[in-house]
Amino acid sequence: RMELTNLMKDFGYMKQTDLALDVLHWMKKQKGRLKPNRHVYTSIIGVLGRAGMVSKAREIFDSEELKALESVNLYNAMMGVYVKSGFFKRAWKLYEELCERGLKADEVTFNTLFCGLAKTENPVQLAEKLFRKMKQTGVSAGSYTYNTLIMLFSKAGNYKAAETILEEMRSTDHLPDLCSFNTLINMYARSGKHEEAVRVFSTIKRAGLKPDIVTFTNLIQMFNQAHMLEKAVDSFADMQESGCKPDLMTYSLMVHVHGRAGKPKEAEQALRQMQQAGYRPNVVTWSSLIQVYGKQGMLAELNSCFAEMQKSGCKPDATLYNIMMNAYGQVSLPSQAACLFRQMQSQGIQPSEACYNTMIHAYAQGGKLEEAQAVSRQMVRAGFGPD
RNA sequence: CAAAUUUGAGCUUAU
Repeated sequence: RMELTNLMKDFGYMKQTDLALDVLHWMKKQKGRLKPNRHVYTSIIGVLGRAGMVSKAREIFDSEELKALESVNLYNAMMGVYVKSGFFKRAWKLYEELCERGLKADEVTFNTLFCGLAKTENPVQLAEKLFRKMKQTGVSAGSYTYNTLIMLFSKAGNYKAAETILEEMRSTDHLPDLCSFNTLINMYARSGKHEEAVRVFSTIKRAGLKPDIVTFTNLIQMFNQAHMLEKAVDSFADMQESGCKPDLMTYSLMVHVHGRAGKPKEAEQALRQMQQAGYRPNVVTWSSLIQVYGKQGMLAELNSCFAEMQKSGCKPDATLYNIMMNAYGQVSLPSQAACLFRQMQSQGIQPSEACYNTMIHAYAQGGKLEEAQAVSRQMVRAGFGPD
């Protein structure tokens, strides 16, 4: 039965919910120990929730064989489904229902509610109230819950409340962990408080913990957004020195960072490093590099890069074509841009609104107003509003 | 652990 449960979950991760459901139905027809128990049901509800199949999950939750089961975990699972899909009210109703049935809400129940609250308008007051209630009913918070609360307060932009939770953690057996610190760093990063973010970063080491890829991508992203590009590069170096391996996203981000700094050589290096690390650049990575060449007017490099990308089996998309069209527009070669515009369509790639705008600009810049208007009409025909 | 928590990458427009 355990293996079948895992099989169901695997199907879920492979986005094969119908197969997962088949397993469940098969199990229902069996006798004895192969019959689904509450673990199986909580699993399948979780799987359906991840796939966004809320009503299917609810259908199972409401089914006859589960009616009689008095399981908080089933409630937790179903509440999790609602929370994931943004239906906090429904999750809350289930919470009330389980209380009425005399079941005892546990830490996961409260934690799930906090998660749901975090997505609502004014979570802070309610969260504090619920947190008090949780303690009153004798449920004590573990790191998981503390971290959820930090996340909630940080999403609400309430730095003080978030830091207060951190303080509370220090006074318990549940010392702040990497997740706590990462969440705080993200909070400060999002609001452009670099010094604060860096301060928390240094706290990590003092706590005897090792920053991980989440920590570093938070910092790199923050410096990138603040146009503090050298700092972003420094953080990337720190990351590698500390033995933390960048992944595809991190490398792609670095290509972009170097590009913004106007450094095509370094941008390419980032891509090469990525390949050496065993990652295959995807269309985003290539696009980032191609854009760098475009901005620098390095059209020869741009073209060879595009060729290399295609040779590697990576397919261009509308964004990439737009990047290249824009590159040609910038150097007053609208005819080249137009060539790419036709090429993308002949390959069955639908131009996005941005593509039309780029073409209009390319023509307008070269004084080719007739052509610009023609594109504008095409754009309207393609269903994009004029402006 | 059957359920719950943190970061993410590319395009147009004087951004």
